[in-house]
Amino acid sequence: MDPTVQLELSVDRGSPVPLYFQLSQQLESAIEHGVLTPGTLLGNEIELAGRLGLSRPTVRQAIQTLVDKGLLVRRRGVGTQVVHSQVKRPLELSSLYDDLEAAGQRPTTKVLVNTVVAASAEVAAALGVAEGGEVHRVERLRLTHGEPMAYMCNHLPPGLLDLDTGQLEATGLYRLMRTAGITLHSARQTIGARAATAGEAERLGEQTGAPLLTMERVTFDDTGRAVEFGSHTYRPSRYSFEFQLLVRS
Amino acid sequence: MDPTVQLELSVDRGSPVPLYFQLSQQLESAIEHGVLTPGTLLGNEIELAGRLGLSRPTVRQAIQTLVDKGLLVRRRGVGTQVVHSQVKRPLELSSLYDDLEAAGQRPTTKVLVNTVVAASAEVAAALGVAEGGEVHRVERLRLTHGEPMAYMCNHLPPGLLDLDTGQLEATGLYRLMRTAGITLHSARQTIGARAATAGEAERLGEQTGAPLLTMERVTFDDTGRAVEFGSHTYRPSRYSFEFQLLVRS
DNA sequence: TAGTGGTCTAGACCACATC
DNA sequence: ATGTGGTCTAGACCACTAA
Repeated sequence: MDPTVQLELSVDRGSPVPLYFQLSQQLESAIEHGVLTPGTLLGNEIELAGRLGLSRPTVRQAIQTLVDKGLLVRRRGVGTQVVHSQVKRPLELSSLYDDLEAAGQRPTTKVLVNTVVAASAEVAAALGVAEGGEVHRVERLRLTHGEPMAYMCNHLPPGLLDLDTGQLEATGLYRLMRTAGITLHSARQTIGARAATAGEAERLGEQTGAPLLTMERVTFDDTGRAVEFGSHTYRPSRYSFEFQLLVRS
Repeated sequence: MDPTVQLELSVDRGSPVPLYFQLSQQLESAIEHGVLTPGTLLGNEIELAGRLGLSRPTVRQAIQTLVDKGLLVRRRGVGTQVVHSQVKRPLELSSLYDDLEAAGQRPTTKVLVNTVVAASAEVAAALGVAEGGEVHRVERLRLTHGEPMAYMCNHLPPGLLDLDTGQLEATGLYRLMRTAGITLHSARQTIGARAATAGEAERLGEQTGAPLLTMERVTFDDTGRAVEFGSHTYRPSRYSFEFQLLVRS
């Protein structure tokens, strides 16, 4: 029970890919493909290092990344073993567009508004710009199978990005930002619910007063600048937030 | 601009606390108390190691934990600097009770049901037990300032925990599990919205058809066992999910 | 060119779990 | 008593950034 498994592992020292990363990729793939089944012991680090011709710290670094992802558990005096549960993906700063595309939903986007406006107090506070200063405003409707699924209103600080309507319809805002060289770092997010106003109901094809799922998000880049403030509403019959959490230890 | 700061740091080699942890704690505290202001460069690792009498890997380990928490950013060729944005807390597997208590809300809990039932198909699938097998069922109402805020229905596998009604009302379910020696590891969570049924509306003091925020969660311990399946409804006027996300890099 | 973080090595001793 | 992971050292070379 819980046997140690001899796995075919190898590293390419000629590759520019870090050795620890090569190893962690191979282990992750083995876990994902069921070669390493839940409960399997990985074998001790020293032996693994010797077998691969690596040093122990390098092997530890590889294992640690998978522990951080929740795929492995280490126990002192016991060993390292594959976690039993079905880990899918830890929560990440996700793009609705990418999520839908990954789910095979073929999302389409209709840009309703793409303009520059004066920042309201709320927007100014979120983005850290002066109230009344210029900000980009984008309103979009996201549809799947021709049916509206989400209404998204985003504000961006000026001069950050060239917001082309065509590109906005062809891909997601996050991908556009990444392409523009913006390194996304973190986001503060609030998820709630409320009854649809008449305007919201009409946009989404719901009845006035129908329950809507709401999300507000401020996204920061790695210098700490606020790069986006989003205020979205979703039809709860068509969308819910689903994710995996890891206990921070 | 962005000056390197000389910080008073020291480690106690007699302490059982790991050196890298002592260092990361001191840095985190300095950041939190504003001694290290956003944008500050930390000074190179070699020099820092020398100043503290530590090796470079140890210093790197300390810094890395703060990078993982999103407090620091490393740039090759540039240095390590304090992130600008107001990081509050990364999303964690949180307990509603603890969240409310931390917010000074003085939550109270009313246990409506605490019994053993036969597992429905949905519960059986979530917990990985046989359909029709025995499971614990707990229904609770969470109130703040005497007003209902959430209705929580939880199912637990048998024999895991002694569910004392008094303890359930005095604290949260998660704290009870931790106290019982269960190591929480991860959870799969879905957040959505729907209109309140007549029963839900009455329990929460809302109108039938009013929007409710819903959350379903399956929690796993570190051996991969499902230890809890929760199905909760919240009054959106009184509760929303708020959290910080980090981009996984 | 100089300085930074990124990666890697080959050891060492310790704490903890299991037998 | 043995074996595991946890921590730590004192170096090394490389890749990238900025001046």
